Amino acid sequence: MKIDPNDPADLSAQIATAIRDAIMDGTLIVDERLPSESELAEQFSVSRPTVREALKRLAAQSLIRTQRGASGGAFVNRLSYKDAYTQQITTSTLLLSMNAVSFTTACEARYAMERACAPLSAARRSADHLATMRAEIHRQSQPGLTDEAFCTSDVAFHRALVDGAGNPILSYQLAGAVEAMQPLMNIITFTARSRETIVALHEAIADAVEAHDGLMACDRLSALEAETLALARSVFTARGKRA
Amino acid sequence: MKIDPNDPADLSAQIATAIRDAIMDGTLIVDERLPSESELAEQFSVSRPTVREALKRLAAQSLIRTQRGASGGAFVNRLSYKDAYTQQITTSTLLLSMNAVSFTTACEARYAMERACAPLSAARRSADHLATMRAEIHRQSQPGLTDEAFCTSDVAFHRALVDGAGNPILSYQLAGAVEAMQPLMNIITFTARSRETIVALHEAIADAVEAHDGLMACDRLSALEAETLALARSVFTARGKRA
DNA sequence: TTTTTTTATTTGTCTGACATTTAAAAGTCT
DNA sequence: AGACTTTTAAATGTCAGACAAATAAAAAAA
Repeated sequence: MKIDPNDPADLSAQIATAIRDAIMDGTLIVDERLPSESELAEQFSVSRPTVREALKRLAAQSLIRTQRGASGGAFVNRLSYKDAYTQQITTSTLLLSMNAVSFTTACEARYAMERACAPLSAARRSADHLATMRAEIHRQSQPGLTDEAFCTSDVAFHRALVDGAGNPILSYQLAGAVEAMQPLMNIITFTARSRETIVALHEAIADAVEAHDGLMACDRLSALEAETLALARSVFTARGKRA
Repeated sequence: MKIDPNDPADLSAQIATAIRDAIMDGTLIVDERLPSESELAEQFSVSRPTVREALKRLAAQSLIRTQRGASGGAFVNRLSYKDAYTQQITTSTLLLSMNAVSFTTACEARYAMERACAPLSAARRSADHLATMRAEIHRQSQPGLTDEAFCTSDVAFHRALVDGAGNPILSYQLAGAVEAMQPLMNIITFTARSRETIVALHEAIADAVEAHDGLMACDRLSALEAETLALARSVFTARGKRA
């Protein structure tokens, strides 16, 4: 397939890169079987453990799947939306948690992208999506809800809004922006008063989407963004931290 | 650290998951050193190669980095924007290429997200970003340019537009949407006439951004989206394929 | 023909060893 | 004492060979 220079550094990484490139440029097709580990070892002139480490790297990115037994082996994996979602969320979450991203910046990015979805969602949303949004609003009105459960429902509400656009690529992209925010949101304690405001805005958004009014949905998302920011600011200043 | 059940399936995956969870929930801090491979092997009651396979999985996601020599080992890695970009682009590209996503859907998602950036970029763009946009427009006007080089410049132009918003989270998210489209765009042959139209729209967008007019930038992005779609449709129908 | 058994192939794992890198400790010289 | 050199120990990177477990295909038996 490809050859590695005898640079003595990280053979398994080089092999993984070679195979990844072959997958990405179409040399290796979905569901195609890779040579067995022994054969790969021979081709690349390395040992089997080295090949295995390379394959595990690819498996970690869902690029291949392996199957034991006769006529088993490693197969090029079709990257499913579900796998892509998962990776997207993991990466986004770590990026936010490890890089001192301000709440303001993360919030801005998230609502900007949601506003990108809103007009499409208002135009196309199914009754199903609307029902989900209403159901989550109802849940958020329950008095006994913990902050964490409130945030989870919030995520579900926004997911429904985004999915209403009926564009799986948008849903995939937004998954990272919306879900990765949850740990940050969980830090905030939602008072009864602030919940009331947020739920009211959620209702306003759902109304706009129901009425197929994309512009109004955008406006109300902006209002929700402002509300969220103000809330975060008050919480952070109360604790003496920066937003 | 954590324990694996004696389910005899994929020990290395279980170990990788255990360590990944420890990183994501904060048990393991950035730059913290993991126990040595031998120690991990003992802790999890597996052999060193199995531990190594687990570590390679994590390394593939840039969650850890390894260093040889005395006081070397595996360290929790701070996920840099660069690494996150790369992963985002890889995942997005594969998702598009492996799942028969229509050009229409991908295009819609990309331009929707770019419109999300446009108002912010119009408000905040630096002279630098504007200069990059103008430079790429100039490059795109060169007659001898190959289709591929034209597409590359197109990506650079849109990257500058997105980066102008000054929000690294948005830039990271958009990287996937914009760059992953390139292989799809490369399929299209740009005639002299179509290039002229696109470059004119790029200029119009740059003008709007220079004038700090976000709404106009959005409108012109929409026009560019319509143009791109029309162009793709004509190319695909000429070849008897669906868009 | 159908069912069962065997067999071969392939991944998953283990053991043990050696090579290479690297920082710190030990030693040596001025 | 201080600066330089050498040694040493610890860690990852790699290799070789082996066995276990799963699995599908081939062979055998009913």
